[in-house]
Amino acid sequence: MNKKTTIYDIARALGVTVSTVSRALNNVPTISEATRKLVLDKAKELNYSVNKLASSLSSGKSNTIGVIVPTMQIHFFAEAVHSIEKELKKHNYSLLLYQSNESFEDEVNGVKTLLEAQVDGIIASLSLETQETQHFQEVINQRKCLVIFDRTHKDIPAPVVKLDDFKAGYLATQHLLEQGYKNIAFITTDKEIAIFQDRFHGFEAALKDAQISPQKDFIIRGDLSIEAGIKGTEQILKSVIQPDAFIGGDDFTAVGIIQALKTANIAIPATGVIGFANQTFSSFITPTLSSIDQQANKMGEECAKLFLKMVKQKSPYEAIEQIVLDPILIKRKSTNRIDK
Amino acid sequence: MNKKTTIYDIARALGVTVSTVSRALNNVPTISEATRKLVLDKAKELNYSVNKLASSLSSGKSNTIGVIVPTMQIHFFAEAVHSIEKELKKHNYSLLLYQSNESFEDEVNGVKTLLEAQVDGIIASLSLETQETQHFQEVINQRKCLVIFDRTHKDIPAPVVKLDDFKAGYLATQHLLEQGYKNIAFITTDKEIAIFQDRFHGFEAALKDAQISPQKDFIIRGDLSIEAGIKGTEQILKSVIQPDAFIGGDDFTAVGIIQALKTANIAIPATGVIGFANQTFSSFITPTLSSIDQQANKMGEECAKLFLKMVKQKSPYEAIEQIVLDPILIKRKSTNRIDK
DNA sequence: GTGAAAGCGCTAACAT
DNA sequence: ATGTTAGCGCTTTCAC
Repeated sequence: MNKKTTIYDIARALGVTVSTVSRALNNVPTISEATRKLVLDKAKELNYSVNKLASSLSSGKSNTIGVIVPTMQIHFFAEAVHSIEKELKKHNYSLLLYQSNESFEDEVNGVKTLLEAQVDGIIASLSLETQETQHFQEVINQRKCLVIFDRTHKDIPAPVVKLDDFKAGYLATQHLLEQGYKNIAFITTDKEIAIFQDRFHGFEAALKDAQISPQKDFIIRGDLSIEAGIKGTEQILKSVIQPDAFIGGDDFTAVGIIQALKTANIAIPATGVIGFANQTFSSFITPTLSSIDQQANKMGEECAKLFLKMVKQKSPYEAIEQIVLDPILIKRKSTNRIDK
Repeated sequence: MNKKTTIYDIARALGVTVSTVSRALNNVPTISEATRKLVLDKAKELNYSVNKLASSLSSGKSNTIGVIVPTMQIHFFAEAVHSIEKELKKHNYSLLLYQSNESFEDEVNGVKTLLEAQVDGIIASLSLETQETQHFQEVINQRKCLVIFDRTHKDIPAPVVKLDDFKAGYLATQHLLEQGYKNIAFITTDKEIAIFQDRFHGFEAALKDAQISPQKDFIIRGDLSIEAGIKGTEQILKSVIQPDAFIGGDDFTAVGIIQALKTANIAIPATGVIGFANQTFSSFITPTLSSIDQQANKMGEECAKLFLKMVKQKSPYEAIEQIVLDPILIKRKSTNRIDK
């Protein structure tokens, strides 16, 4: 309990030098099996535990990775972090967690903090506020491995893991069309965030391919939330022509849509509703909500693998990869008009 | 970009020594404003960034805390970690995250890893498998700050932050009784985990105080899950006497109960249902589910504060605190029999 | 196969 | 107010 045992203590007890102990502890091949065993036994006997700060400082490798996400309160990010940690742990990496709380300033600070902690790399998803990306450039300049996922930014010359959000929007729309819905409303955000815009563009493309021209009154760009879904639906229902299906920019908005439809006594899935993200609650609400799964776990796993691949290369940025995952359509009752 | 700037570079550029630079950088009072400014400017000019590994190694304080939770896939833990990180960040602590994945072996390994990383303390919630607690004793032996939350264990002589789960069970039951329900069923787990057992004991106590003797057939101890809720309900409904209310050991089980009741064409809240944990989905399902909130954020915050308090004391374990938070009853439609 | 010794970048007495 | 100088515990190159 007193002073912590160091490799010097082991060396002294064994009458060898610290380099021998270090070699034994690190499985360096140029050491005899006999002394290795001797060292290992003595280490256990003395209840030795490495000081990673010292070894990291000395070796220049911390075996720690930093992860920056907007907030763990968003289920998607919690899932992604779960998978990242799980995967990286297998390869003896530790994970320093930093939440930007959707603040640009915090994000910049996060990068700084992680860099000071000498992480071997950073896996990040951007805050809603982030426009400039100089702070991430600094990570690359220091030759540390950087991977950006989900909330990406075109100005960051680093590998990316994301979902094909255009396809997600296309899939959702196509599904509605296949179910016989024709007048589709879309309630989403006006913010310039790629994933949301891409979803919307996918929607437009699917309509175009089906030779349907979208109705202006049916498109609302404001916020994403239950309230936004309610308000948006109420507004759209005032139109002369009524939509026969609604797409919510995310599942929360879709829940709002469902609530507003119920209030207006409009039956679902006679009128269809679909969302994005496949939140946990989506399969529990009534009717169960069709959605597009974001593949949070797969995304986290890919991030981790990409990072591991990068650290292995001498020049991590020689070939910048872009991993685009396929969205998965989850069909549930809220759009089940024709199947029985 | 080449070699990283160190305090030696700054010292050399300014013709002073490293101690001066160190002092200036760390706001040590015994230094003239003039040189401090000089150093700070030069540091910025040279794009200096501290190496925390070095300062931690040298000072013996890492300003890093380790957090061990079963899994971030459980919303409660994601919320708790969110709050811990948010609170600790204010005080310049970084957070190393480790998931035990409900495995005892992983948990032991987590403690080892975090200790090797020289964290200043550990905040942990136990895995379902954990029976022995020697690994946590080691944390205490090393005089590092340990805080256990939610999933606690009586053998660990460390401060604890938890919910009053007995009261939670009592509150839920009392609420049902107040709403006029009299024959209450309880579907929960048979595992010996304090929080679940405490909830059940609270239930028993509330019945006893109301001078109602619980019906044996109405108590099912198996698993906690939607399926368990469905199966349990189906079984209970076979009884001659039918319950007029159900308590699910957690919200998932309660969802299963609701589904089974719907299938059996039993109206809710004529028959009442309540759960525990106040999951996100609980307010979205139909009918909205009454539940007992676990105060994840408050719990995380209290853990962080307790930790900060401990590190300030020279002997962190002189007075072992136990913070017990009050459960909060969330009344929703699933138990709203008499209010309008 | 093992030893000697120079760092890694910073802190913190102890001097001056 | 600033300089000197030992470390912190480990890795790693160069000898032997």
